[in-house]
Amino acid sequence: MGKGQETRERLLDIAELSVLAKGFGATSIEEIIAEAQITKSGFFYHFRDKNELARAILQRYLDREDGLLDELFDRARELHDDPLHAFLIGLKLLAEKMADLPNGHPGCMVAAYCYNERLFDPSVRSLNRTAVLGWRERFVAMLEEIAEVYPPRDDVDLQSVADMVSSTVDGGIILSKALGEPAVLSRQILLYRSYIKLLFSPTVN
Amino acid sequence: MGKGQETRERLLDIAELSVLAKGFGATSIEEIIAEAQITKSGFFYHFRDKNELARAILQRYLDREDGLLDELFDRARELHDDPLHAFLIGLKLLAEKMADLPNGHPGCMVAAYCYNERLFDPSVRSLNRTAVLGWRERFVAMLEEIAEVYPPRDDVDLQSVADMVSSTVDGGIILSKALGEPAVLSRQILLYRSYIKLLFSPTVN
DNA sequence: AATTTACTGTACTCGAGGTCAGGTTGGTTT
DNA sequence: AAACCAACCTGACCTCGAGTACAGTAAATT
Repeated sequence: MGKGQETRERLLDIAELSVLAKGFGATSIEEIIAEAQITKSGFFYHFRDKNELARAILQRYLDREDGLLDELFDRARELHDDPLHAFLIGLKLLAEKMADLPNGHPGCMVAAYCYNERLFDPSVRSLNRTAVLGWRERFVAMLEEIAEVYPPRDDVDLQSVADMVSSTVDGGIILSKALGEPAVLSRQILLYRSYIKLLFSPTVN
Repeated sequence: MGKGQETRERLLDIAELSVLAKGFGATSIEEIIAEAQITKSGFFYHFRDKNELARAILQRYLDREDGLLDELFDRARELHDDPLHAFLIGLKLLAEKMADLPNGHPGCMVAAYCYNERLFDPSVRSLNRTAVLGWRERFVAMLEEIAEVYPPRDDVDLQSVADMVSSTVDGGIILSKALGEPAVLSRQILLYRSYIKLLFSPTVN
């Protein structure tokens, strides 16, 4: 990574945390450059304007998140061949990952952007939307594979059950943040896991 | 309601929508007073500073929300005597209420404030926390009553199951907003309902 | 008549996003 | 070795709107 890339990443790191803590509108370039020890012109060398910063933050966040999900659910699939059990293992791994964050989850960028919607140009909004659709697709595929083997015990729409992963994580993050109890997030994920178990298990003990 | 109260409410209405759409930091007093057709000094007659506006918005939001929940779950209890069925009816009513919003849910103020945390003084943050604890208490009471009659079919922590109501709503709102699909929210609530059904129903068909 | 309520008008400061012209560094060509 | 050039910045500057202060005032209430 060249020196330029390094600076750019540093700016993104600082901006990302600020956006999650105060919102995009309240995140000032002034404050970013102060922390990054760079001048304003240096900043504008890396990002044409604030909206380009927004896009870069979100893009990087989404790439990392996708990478994490790939890693966890690929690993889960290695650990168990059955689609249901693999999914349950993946959720457990996810819950553990979330529980391991020392200061709690810093926040979901998708959620932060939803509550700053009006500040962004259409390209950013569409990026956000596409990301959530991607997660929907990812989990719907897993659920369909499960449903083929284990018929669901309630009449549910698998697409919504897939959305429920994102919903649970985003909702859990908010509760964790609001309560100041980081553990809440992983507990919510485990409850989703409990639902999946009840929904697909052929015999419930 | 006197003329002063009316103006105050109008200011809160405008500010509330803006906060949900752009975040508190990006919500400018200038823009609020332009829409409210009042001068800046008029605004500061009603609110000492921006933080007092924040507190007033949140307080009013929480009061309304509590009122809504009271209404729905009291009504549900009127419709059915059994605690489980009453809860399921309440959730159905909630899902219907959320589905009835013409332009989708405008957003949860608690969530918006979480992603603007650093902008508020401790009193506002504590107000937010207390609200979520209140919801936890409300639903934990219902769940305990249910669990006495219907032993849960999975080993879960009722407090977390109670939190899951808030988590589901907040998560659902985010997905709805991100996707531009208002229907997603009520579907998520119905999935939570499905979980409750599976978790407590003595015989699952 | 006095007081309170509900504002208006004016003025001030500061930080915000953004521009532009220039400068330094390290590598590449001639 | 000199010349060049692209990457990576710095410094000075500009404009605008934001939050705030405060003195004044018209109308309603007491």
